[in-house]
Amino acid sequence: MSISGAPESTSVTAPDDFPAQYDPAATEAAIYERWQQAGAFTADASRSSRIGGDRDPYGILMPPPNVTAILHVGHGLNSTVQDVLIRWARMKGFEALWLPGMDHAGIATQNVVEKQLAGEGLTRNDLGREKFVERTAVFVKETGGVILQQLKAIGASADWSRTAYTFSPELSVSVREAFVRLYERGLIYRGHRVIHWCPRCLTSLSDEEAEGKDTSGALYHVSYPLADDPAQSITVATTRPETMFGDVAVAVNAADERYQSMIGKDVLLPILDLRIPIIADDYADPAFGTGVVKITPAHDANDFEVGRRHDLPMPVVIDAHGMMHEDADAAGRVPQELRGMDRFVAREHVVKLLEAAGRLVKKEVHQHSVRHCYRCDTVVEPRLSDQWFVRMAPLAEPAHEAVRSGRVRLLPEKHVGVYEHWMTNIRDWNISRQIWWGHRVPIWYCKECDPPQDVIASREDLTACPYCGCDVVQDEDVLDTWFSSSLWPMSTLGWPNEKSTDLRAFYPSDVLVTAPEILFFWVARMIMMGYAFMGDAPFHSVYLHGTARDTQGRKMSKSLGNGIDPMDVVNLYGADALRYTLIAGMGMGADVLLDPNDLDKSFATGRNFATKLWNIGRFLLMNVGSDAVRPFADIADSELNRADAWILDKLDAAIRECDRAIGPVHPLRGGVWAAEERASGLRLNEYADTARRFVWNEIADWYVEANKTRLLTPGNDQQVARSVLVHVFDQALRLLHPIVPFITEALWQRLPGHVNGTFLATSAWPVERHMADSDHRAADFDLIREIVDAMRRVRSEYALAPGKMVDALVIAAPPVRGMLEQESTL
RNA sequence: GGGCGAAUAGCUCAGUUGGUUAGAGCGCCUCGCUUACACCGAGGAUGUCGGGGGUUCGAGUCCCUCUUCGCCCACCA
Repeated sequence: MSISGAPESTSVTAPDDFPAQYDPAATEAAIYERWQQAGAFTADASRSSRIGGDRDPYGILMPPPNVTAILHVGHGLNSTVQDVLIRWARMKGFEALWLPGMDHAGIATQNVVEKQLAGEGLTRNDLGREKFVERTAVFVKETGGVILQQLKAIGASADWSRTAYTFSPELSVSVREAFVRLYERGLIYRGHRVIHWCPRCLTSLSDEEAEGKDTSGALYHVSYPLADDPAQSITVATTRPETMFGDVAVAVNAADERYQSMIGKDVLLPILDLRIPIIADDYADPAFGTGVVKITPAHDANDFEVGRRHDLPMPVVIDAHGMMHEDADAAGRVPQELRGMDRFVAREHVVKLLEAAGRLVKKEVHQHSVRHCYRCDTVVEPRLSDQWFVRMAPLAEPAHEAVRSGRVRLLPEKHVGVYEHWMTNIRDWNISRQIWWGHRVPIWYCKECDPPQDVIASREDLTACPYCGCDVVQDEDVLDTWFSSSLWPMSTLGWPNEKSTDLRAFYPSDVLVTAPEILFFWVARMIMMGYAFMGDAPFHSVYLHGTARDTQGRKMSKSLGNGIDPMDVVNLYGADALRYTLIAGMGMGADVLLDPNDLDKSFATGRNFATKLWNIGRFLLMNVGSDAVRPFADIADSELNRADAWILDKLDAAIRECDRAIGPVHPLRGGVWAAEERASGLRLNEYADTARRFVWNEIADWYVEANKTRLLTPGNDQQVARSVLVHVFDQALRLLHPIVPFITEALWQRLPGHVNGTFLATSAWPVERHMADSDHRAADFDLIREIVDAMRRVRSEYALAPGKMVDALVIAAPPVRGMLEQESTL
């Protein structure tokens, strides 16, 4: 796709150039280009009322797509929602900033480049760290950011002059600053514990990045004989027999009468015949399995805790690649024949060995959740290692309170409970990754100094120890991509420079629009960091939209091949058709179902609507012409006829309902959402529906029809009709512009009296006009509509040919007869 | 194992605080190429609002229960 490669012939202002058929391909790119040239989307910080300007700011921060991403319907949905809101706010007179950007996406991007390397028969180790990072940076620079170009094609009115990147020099400064400050506050620490490890990506993962998947596995019951009385045994239940070489104890619950007498005795670890103790620990649940659990501290997070409590050794028997290997502590525990074997292959072997030894009591089917890497789907391995953690409880507290108090609202509200549960049970966040693509942990180690001076967190790169002057080495790890994402609302505005104009003008922003999947990955952490560094939440509303799914309800995805390429839709029907369809089909938080095999049907709603709009425009131009009409403001109330009064009344209603559906912009009082307004607004489907009804069922079906004769009859009334029609259509285009920006702009610029160089995108949102209460003309027109409806029904019932005239006037009462005579075109 | 949500027209879904004959888009049927539009217009059919019970003058809307789906969380090995 190409924005700039649009046909040059497009001239959207020439009134005589009005094709019978709307041609989005020939229109959209050119319009976008002109918006950009006019700086229509560039926010002016100096106009923000927060720093003395004349407009209240309104901000949306784009969830930064991965730098390697290409647009899919999910992005389309997400961006369209944001664009509707920002365009609405812009027209409402706010200094609107939609700040776009990209995420360097540590693991994901590294995986892409490693795959490339693999194609060349290389690994990242062949290149070495420096070369690998260089190569990745070049790759990102050359091919990254495609998605941002694609967003322009769907009309995204972001402020591209502020495009940010989580790995830019500027944002790297804020990442380092945040790390060091948290470290200095004691909120970042290094911990030695069992974490989630991806044996394919070769890095640790946070709890959120290790996704649980329900799996049908097996629970093996293995009997461990008592060391001093082999006739007796105790049976453990395990899902992972291959880890048994790392067993250092078996645990029972002290309250479990079955095993009380055995506590303190030893058992022999099968196959190895190693003595290990039977210990008592509450972790053992008498109700599960046999009530006896083997303790493998190096390969299970819970066992690790038990091991710590009982001061047990922690031999490692599986290596970083998920192969059977051992460290020095294991001292020959892994049998020779199993060494170097994949953990799952080893499992089968171990089971056979146990069977052969007569120690396998039974194997039962077991449903449980197994953690997988969210980037490559490999089964995650619990692994004992040193990692950097963020202490979350202190950070969570204000973030939790923010939602409870209404400073931040989550929509739809069903997510509030999930959020609170997570916040209440929050666990420390592992932020170090053993990959190369990302922000290096800003920690240096000095071999000469004693703790705590041997570990130095620094804002500047260090070459020598600040305490003793000797050499220091930097930590090898990089930070979780989501660490930099959590700073996005501040870092993109210039933090930590607190004098930054953007930061003062636009922090906090207003609405965050994203998918519920990343509520914890990202949203919750942004709120925490907002409080930690800015003392306030980064936004007041979180709009969590649904997912694009196929007709079978499956999430659209590349791997399933059931996706829809938004670019295909743009090329076939135009961006407006895509946008309108998505918005109209999306209830609050509801998924949008589309048929990837029938785009024509899936996007008929939007395409048909765009065509209708276009044709109303054509009617207007053909009947009114392109010369300026009498200014609507100069039309006296007394000059209006019933239809005019009626449509103006409907316009007021449409404005009111649209505003009500989208708004309110802010909490009405004190920056905090009152309970009764928490669920208000952001109903974009209602907005789309209202605007559509006004244009199609009110302007087109009735007002235009009622005006046909008037517009052909010279005289003052014709001038009034022209003026009102142009006014009403102009207002309708404004109401619709946030949803369907291209076609409305194209039509608006063709309206009689359009001033060259002005854009609908930057013009004002309609305000209600209010007819006098005593004005009955609108109600009269409604009466006429009802009569016409009734007549049509009767005609249809009696199967009267359309051309056949019926003298309805004969049966009508005199006052109505008069009105009907005047509305003869209906 | 907890928590949450959903079940409304053939399909996809709206129905904010309980109140007049339950709506939209797509699809379907009949008629119509009337000089903006057949990607259209006019008319029409289709719902015991998942089952059962309850509160109320009145419930798709509140309460209980059952059924079927879906999502999130979780150290029961």
